Amino acid sequence: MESCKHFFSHKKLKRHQYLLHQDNVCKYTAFVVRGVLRSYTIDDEGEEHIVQFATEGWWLTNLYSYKTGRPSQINIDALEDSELLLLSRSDEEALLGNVPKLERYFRLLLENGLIAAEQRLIYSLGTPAEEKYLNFISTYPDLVKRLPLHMIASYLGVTPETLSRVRKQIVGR
Amino acid sequence: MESCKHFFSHKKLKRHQYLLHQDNVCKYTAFVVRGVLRSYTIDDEGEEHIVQFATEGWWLTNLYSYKTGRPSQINIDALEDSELLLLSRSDEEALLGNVPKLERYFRLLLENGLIAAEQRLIYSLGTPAEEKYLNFISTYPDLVKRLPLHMIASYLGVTPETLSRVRKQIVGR
DNA sequence: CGGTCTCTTGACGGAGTTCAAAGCTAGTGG
DNA sequence: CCACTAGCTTTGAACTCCGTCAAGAGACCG
Repeated sequence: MESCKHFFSHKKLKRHQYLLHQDNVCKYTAFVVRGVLRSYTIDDEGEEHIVQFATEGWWLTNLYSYKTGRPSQINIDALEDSELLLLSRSDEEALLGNVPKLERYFRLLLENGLIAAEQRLIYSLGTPAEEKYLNFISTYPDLVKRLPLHMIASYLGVTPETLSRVRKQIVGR
Repeated sequence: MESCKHFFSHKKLKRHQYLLHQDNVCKYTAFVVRGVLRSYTIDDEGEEHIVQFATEGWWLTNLYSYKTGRPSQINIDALEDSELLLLSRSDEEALLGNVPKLERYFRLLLENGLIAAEQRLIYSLGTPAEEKYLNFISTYPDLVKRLPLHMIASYLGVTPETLSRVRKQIVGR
């Protein structure tokens, strides 16, 4: 729908630039037109834990902060030069007021997000590293080529060293 | 709203009775009036993995199967004698048609579910067993008293033996 | 009572982490 | 266009947390 376009603001992000900094409020839901982003937390030991990746056609936000208006514990930055469409909460309301059919679309996004999160939980707990990695590359074959190894490791909850060894095992078969 | 009541069907479940069996389609979203339920999967080695608990005031379903009409990989059974309000998909549509304000309520449920799932992921990956347990008892203090140890262990993705030792550590401080 | 379910405790083994060092790769500036 | 640096990946060795296996102790119920 052309009529939707003016509800979004267009934004370009260079590699390593941030869309959201920890302790700030997440003002936008982002739709990725081009590039790759990630969201991640930093734990008490200073370790990064990647929560989510997003590429072309994906949506990304910190739902908690976006919906409650409270400070986010999450950072979002660009892993490649990226182009985004940003939707603020007021834009979102206006958009849904104008095009009620989108209610359904946004609900589907939520449902699929929840289903995916549950699926990922099941695959994370108690699954050996190799299986987690195999599951990752079969779920996101395109992402594997674009992401550095240590970021996939962070997403899977293993160390880069372990993932390096796992990968070595796999190609030798 | 009194007017909502007749959209739900009332169901009682004795301890160990099932609401949903693996390989069947999940027909209902359940609201727990009384009791405790759990949803769980069984992996290739025959091990149970608890995905979710639900007590008084919580909603429980297998969203994937419920929304798509496809067979579920998940089981749902009662851990105590329980009372439920069941909502089928057609009931849900009728209800939302009658009381459009509930759209918002159901969207909030989804949002909170997704936020909780993300939170849990962050706390699961790469976190030592003790921290996971401490986080669990501070998040669900009421549940801890009602659940057997080995089920909490299954939810956290550790063995009962490990959780037993963790608990011993904690009380000795 | 006896039987099943639950929790505890011990000994052992293995997958994964940590620490450290060295090899690669890509980007930058002279 | 090359040299250099910083970030990424690989590899090795020691250690640690957790899982596995096995046995025993309570607790609950018919």
